[in-house]
Amino acid sequence: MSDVTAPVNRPRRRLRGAERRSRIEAAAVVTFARRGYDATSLGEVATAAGVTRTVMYDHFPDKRALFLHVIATQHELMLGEIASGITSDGGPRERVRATLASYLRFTHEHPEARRLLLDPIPSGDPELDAVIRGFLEDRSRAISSLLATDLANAGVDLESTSLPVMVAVVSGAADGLAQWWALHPEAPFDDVVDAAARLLWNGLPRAGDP
Amino acid sequence: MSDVTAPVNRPRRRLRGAERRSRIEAAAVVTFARRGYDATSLGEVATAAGVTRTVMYDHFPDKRALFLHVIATQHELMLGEIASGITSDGGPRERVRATLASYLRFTHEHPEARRLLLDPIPSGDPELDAVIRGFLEDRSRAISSLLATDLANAGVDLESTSLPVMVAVVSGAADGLAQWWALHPEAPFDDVVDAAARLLWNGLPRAGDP
DNA sequence: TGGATAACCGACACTGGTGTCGGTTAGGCT
DNA sequence: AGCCTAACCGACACCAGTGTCGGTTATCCA
Repeated sequence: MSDVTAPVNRPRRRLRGAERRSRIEAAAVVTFARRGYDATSLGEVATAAGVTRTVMYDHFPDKRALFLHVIATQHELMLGEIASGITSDGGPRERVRATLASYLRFTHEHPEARRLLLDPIPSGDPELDAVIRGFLEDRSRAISSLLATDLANAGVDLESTSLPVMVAVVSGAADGLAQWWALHPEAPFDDVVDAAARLLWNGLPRAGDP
Repeated sequence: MSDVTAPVNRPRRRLRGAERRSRIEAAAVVTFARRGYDATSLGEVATAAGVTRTVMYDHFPDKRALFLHVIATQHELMLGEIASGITSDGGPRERVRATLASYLRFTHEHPEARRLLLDPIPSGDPELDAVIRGFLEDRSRAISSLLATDLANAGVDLESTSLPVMVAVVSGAADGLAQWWALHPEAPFDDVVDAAARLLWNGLPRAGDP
């Protein structure tokens, strides 16, 4: 018998707590993202993590706690990424393009984060839903701050309803784009970003072109 | 005792099949929309419809069939509404605004339809997911046709990736706006639509204003 | 008025999920 | 070498949901 290195099949190596825990988290991210909170069973997550179901309870008190931990982690990730686009150099136009590109790249590399955070959770658990909504507001605030300064420079009244409307439109647009690209990954990244950024910056092309 | 008109509480009137069936459908629409497919039990729907759970099976073979029926109905509704905006009179700018307004008004009056059709269903059932994706493509096609003619007039090459990208951006923008308005219904309809339409048509406001 | 149809429901068997408890044993530490 | 922490798991009790079957009875209609 070989109990060498590879934890290939039966002779499963025992891992240290932290390592096992992080594998559980990783499995949870993809499993929750695929099937949603309610439809995901801890059994699925456990098998995906290469472990028995009860081991889950040695690391997390229950399903809810695991889920909360997972989405919080993913939220930090996403927010950081958006912020990096926002704080990039260049004029307003470049910053908008950079943020769009950041978001697109991020959702490409972390499709699970998008699903978990953007697809409304039909969880029925009020606290859980509140947390998710809080995350959404965090992101809106980030985008809002991206737009606010430039809009002020453009002479737009920030007190009017237009600021939140623009935030909603722009972030909806970015996410719609991300969802489309997830289904059509063959489209070249730069083309996609360019076309979208141009649309957001110049508006829809009209008869008196450019 | 009064068994007059109102089926208020206990003395529950027996209804004809079609009537009962449509009440079940109505209850199913709101219940599925609130909690999603997996998390919704037929028991919930039944109580919402004022009926015992087993009655459901006298009208629909199973949960899946009920759900499929419900989303198909809602899809027809939504598609019709979008189309009515698209085929409205006026120049391209007016048509874009009208479509936006149609969508916003529709999601306001039928928030369940939005949830059911736009929020990705984590159902794990392949056929079911395929149906939903089909609906999404239907809507994309509709928006595509709205844009295609006007873009052609504007001299845009319809074969490039920009058309689908624009469709994704525009529909994402519309839905992002709808979601925002659902959370902030105090904002006046016309202001919201105006701001969004202006953004889509003129792009983000820049320093050299209008 | 008296069927006959079908709307309605209670009870059941079954499945699949959750969280707990107690026991086993790998592997770091002295 | 041997201890002891904690990583790991099997088995259990429990609950919630699904779909079925057979019986009851309101209501239409001849």
